Amino acid sequence: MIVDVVFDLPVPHPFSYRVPPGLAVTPGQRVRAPLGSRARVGLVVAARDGDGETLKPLAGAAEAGPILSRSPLELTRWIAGESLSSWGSTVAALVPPAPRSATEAMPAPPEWAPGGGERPSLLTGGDREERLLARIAEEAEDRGILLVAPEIDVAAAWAGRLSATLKVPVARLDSGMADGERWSAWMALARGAVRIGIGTRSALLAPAPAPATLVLLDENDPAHKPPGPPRIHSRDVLLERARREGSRLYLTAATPSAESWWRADEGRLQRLSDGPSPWPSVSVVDVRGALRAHPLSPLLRGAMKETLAANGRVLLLVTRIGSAMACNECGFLVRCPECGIALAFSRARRELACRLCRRADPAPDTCPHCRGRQLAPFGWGTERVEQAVRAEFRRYRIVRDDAESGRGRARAAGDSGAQVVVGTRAALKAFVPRAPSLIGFITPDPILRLPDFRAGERAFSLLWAAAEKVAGRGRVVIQTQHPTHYAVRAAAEQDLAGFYKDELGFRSELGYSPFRRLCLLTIRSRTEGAGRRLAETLHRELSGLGGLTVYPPAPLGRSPRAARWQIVLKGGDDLPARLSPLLGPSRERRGDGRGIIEVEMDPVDLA
DNA sequence: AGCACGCCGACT
DNA sequence: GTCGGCGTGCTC
Repeated sequence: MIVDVVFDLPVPHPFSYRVPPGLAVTPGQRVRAPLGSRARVGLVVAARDGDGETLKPLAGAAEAGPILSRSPLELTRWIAGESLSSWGSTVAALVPPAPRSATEAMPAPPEWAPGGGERPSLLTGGDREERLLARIAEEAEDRGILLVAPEIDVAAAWAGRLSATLKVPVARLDSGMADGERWSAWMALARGAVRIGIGTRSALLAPAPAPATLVLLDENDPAHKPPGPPRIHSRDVLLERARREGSRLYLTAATPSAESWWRADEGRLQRLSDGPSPWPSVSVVDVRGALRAHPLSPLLRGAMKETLAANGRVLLLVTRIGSAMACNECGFLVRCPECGIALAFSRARRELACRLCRRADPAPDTCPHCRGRQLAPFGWGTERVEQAVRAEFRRYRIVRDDAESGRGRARAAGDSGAQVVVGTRAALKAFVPRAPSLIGFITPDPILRLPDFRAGERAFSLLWAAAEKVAGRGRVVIQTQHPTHYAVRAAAEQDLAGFYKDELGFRSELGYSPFRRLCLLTIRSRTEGAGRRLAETLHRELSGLGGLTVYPPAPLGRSPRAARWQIVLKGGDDLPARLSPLLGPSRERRGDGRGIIEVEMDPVDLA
């Protein structure tokens, strides 16, 4: 007997081994096998007859039986192909870590029954979570439930909520749990001993007792496509799983992805929304030509005074953590000499740092361009806003809550003693006991100006979330230089459909997702010349494929140790299949222009 | 990804 | 003359 085994390595093919006498393994089972200098854990993907004299023998089984049945194993192959990631790395990311010892008995993983699929649903609206909870409560009577959350915190919160409401055990599968517990939780689901499972990305393939209901929480959250292989959004995995498994699927979102909204328009998703929920008063302040010297417009300042006088809390949202530094005399903006992007100024450390290459230099006193002394922070970062607000609202307790100040401490927003919180996006989620009754956007413009086709969706999502946060109690003030932007207008007017009409019009016109698929190739190479040669060769080969839009290679600037080039590709639904001969598992050895090619299918973040 | 070979600079 | 830099290629 010979088996093919895949490993958590960026290699495109499986490895074959001889199965020693007395060892019984099947596809879907994890094994220990010698590879290179030591034994590693891999997954058997195929078994066939043959003595395999020339092959090395397996070292043993890593588990008593298969962790994946045939159908999810096939799904992992589909995922690998669709994301152009290696099969072994894909599997490794989607099953719990193997246990130390292989002795514990394992239930046979359930096989999926094909067909009988239902149309997946898109759950939106202000009380979507309550409606989801009600459905789960009802369906848990006779269905297995699997929830996938964007982050561990969200998974933990839902686990608590579900077990409190339903009074049944909930299996947690995310990495917030110890490895052994994750494995046991998976097995408890496979055995049917527990009927509700919840986790993050690593729970996507977890067995759910049939018939199953799958749930993707906050389907528009970019965290559903975290770093590392496989480069695919959890939404795409669950849609495919539901189709193959014949299970029910709910996608929830306050502001769905444009992709999901469009699927619903096409009738491939069923919309489960209800009437409009309460909405706050949203003021849009045109700050064109203003706001250079002070972050607060008269309207926002007035709203703050009223709110504070009424004993309410204020959240001022800043959409970037740092400021850049610019010269007030000649207008020079200090940029990274290597990467060309604006350097971020940290007042506390008195230094300028580059986001891309991580270099950090002491902040200069004089303008590098005109030698003038008017070099000053540019743009409103949390530090500058906090300082300006503190000077004006001396009587109140003001705290800053951003990635820097929050590290290692309790989140400031949770501190209900603070009357004004100056924070970034994450602060929105953190308010629990005493929510703000005024949310002021210093300006969401940096998001709207992101060099990313999802900028509008990002901004809309944030503005909408803020409005939901204070709905029925308070108000929102948005200071912007783009007061007529459709994302701003739609959030102010609670016009979900209106936003997607404009957004999908724009996406369609410029050929973006969901109308065309995007792929980002990053070429890294030690030397400038080799990188350019590889990028040019690749560009020529890709252009030769035909039917794709291939943009010319663009230099990305240097990261600390390598020249980087980027090629942007556009194609149809079959883009991964078209690219696979060149970039996928069966790619041929490329002889010229050495370098490393990173493949990012359907990027969620272009910046 | 690790790890082992393999060809060019500064040292006992 | 060697030690060792990491560039290149392989792992069943």
